[in-house]
Amino acid sequence: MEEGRADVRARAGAGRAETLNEAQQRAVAFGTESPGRIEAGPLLIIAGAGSGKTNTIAHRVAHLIVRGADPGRILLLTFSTRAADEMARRVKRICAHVRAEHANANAALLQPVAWAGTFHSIGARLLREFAPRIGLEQAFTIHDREDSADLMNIVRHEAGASEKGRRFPLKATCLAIYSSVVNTCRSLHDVLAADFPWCAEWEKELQLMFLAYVQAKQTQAVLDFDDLLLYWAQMSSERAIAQELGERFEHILVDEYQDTNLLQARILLSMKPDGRGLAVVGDDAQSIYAFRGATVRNILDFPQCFEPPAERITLDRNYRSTQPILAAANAVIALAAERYTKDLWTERASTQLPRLVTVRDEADQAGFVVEQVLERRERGLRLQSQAVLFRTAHHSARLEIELTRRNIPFVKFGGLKFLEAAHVKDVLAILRWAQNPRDRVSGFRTLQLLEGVGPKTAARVLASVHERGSGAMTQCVPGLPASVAQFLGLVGQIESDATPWPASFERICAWYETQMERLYEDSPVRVADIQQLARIASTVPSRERFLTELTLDPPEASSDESGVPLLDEDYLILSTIHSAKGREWNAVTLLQVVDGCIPSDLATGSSMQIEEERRLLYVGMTRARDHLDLIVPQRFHVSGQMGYGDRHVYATRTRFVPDAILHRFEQSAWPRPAFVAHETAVVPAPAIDIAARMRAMWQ
DNA sequence: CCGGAGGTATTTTTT
DNA sequence: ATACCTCCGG
Repeated sequence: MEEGRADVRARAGAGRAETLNEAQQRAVAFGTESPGRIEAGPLLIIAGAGSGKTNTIAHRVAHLIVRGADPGRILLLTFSTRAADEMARRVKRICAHVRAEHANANAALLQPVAWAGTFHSIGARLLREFAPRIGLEQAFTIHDREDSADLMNIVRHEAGASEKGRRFPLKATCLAIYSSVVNTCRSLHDVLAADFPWCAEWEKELQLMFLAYVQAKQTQAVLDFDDLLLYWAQMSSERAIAQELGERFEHILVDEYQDTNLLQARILLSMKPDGRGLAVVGDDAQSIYAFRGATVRNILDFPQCFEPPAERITLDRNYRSTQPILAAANAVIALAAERYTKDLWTERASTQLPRLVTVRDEADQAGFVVEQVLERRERGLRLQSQAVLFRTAHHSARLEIELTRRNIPFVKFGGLKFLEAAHVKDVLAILRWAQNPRDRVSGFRTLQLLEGVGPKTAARVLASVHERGSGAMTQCVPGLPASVAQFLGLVGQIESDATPWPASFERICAWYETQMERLYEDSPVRVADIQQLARIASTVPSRERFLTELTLDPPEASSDESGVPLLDEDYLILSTIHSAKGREWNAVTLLQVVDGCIPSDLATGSSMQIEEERRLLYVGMTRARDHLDLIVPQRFHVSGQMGYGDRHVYATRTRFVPDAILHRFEQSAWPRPAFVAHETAVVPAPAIDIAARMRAMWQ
């Protein structure tokens, strides 16, 4: 979608297998060589940045279908829902193409790949199906990270942990520890010692609290993100179920394997113990999710998990970047402590080196970026084929202000999410409570929306509802104001499905909108979000699917952010490097390429963390096709948002670009030294850019 | 028992 | 600046 014109042309021909290079073709055809039967042993594809990975997987899937595989029995596991959709779309297109060429082609070519998604979403789907067989409530609710933290907090207080004299870890920290234990399959003791040494003194209390947390989830029929993997792993450690799943999914393909964790690897191995039909794709140099429990060992050790070892195919030809950009990126990753498995090469020659631009501060950084972006647009590069990437969401704060001031539309990926906005969480809490009255986090939040209801009353009502069992909402809890009883009636009606979907959600929104003025000062912007949510709801077939999909694949941005453009408008991409994974743009600018930002000074504790930061820079650089700028502000504000105090630190170029590889970059300063000599020559942009508006009339 | 005032610690990336 | 916590006045 963000591609420029050159790319569209490249893709247009990509529907045919003969445009694939030799390694790609081997990856596509592996195990299908003998006529009639597909005999695919385990396969590892090491696919470097820009090596046509997505295209290769899509072709492999299509090829399997052409060779007779059932599209309904192919499992495609990706890192994000967006990637899954993209992959399924491409498979469909290739299949349609093949069918058009061969009149007698397989009818299965018209069927979509039914099982494509993230580990978490596929896990949720399988668990709903298998729920009756594993003693799981089928209508379980899925808690996102924040809900889980809230539940953890309830447990934390009930355990009395917060009352002890010394400071107990915060709810988010508790959840992070718990999550790390689950995802990395380590003991609590090891996790504390390795990653949370300052919490080690609380091991006993944490252990007890985690037990209480698990029990709370179970009595409330609630699963958190980790449970989606954990239950799946537990379920498939039962031989019968594992076998059933292994047979159901004739072929399993896993994308971004370098960012999977041990639990995910176990799931795969239990379903495909001998590796037949299993293909994983990834790039060890792009592993950037260790903080979430991912381990690069998964991909490095994959071949040895099987006997005979998995076949390994390396895609090291890069089709994306120019040679100088690739040379610079290779130079950065070559300095990694661990040797990587490949060096990328390209035939895309260019004389333009990536630029390393020194600016004075964040204001100049923003000024420079705006100038360059507009200049490139003048030369015909749409805003959508340009991206500005950064380590953490707030690094772009100053730039966002500048873009808004200059009327340049942009969309930001990463950072504050739609679902994190308080008002969105409110309406969803109501809906979830109606769906599952045992869900205490949702109930607790919902009840406190009512005027005059605080923690105590909310707890009392919850206890009463829990006591009476299902259908209790419509019965009156004694001693409550009429407005509360009336509200419970509304929720009860929705619970019992007396009001069908999606009208039920509209009723919730209508009620909530009457409360918003009291709850929020800036209610008008928030009302718009609620209406957007209602629109989304009307396109989803059921309450359950709405809630599941929203939790596992939240919309990117909240509409109260400035400059959310209309769909047909051109806009600049702002993104964290993490969210830029798998994407590419014609021009890429990396902000704050200084020590303290990349590597983040919060991530310099261990060499493992530093290495991950290095790979992060590598990932950022390899997003670029033709233009790459690295910005080095000489000073930047220290933690916290802009405009708060004027504390700043003097920064130095990131350690990942040492003198030895400087020759891979073109160095410059901005503004030009002549201007710096006369401070006054730096003209601030006018607050209102009339000229831009005049132009905008015609754009 | 609710809700507002005031004090304090905070660290980043996300399914 | 924000989130979270405690204290105190209705």
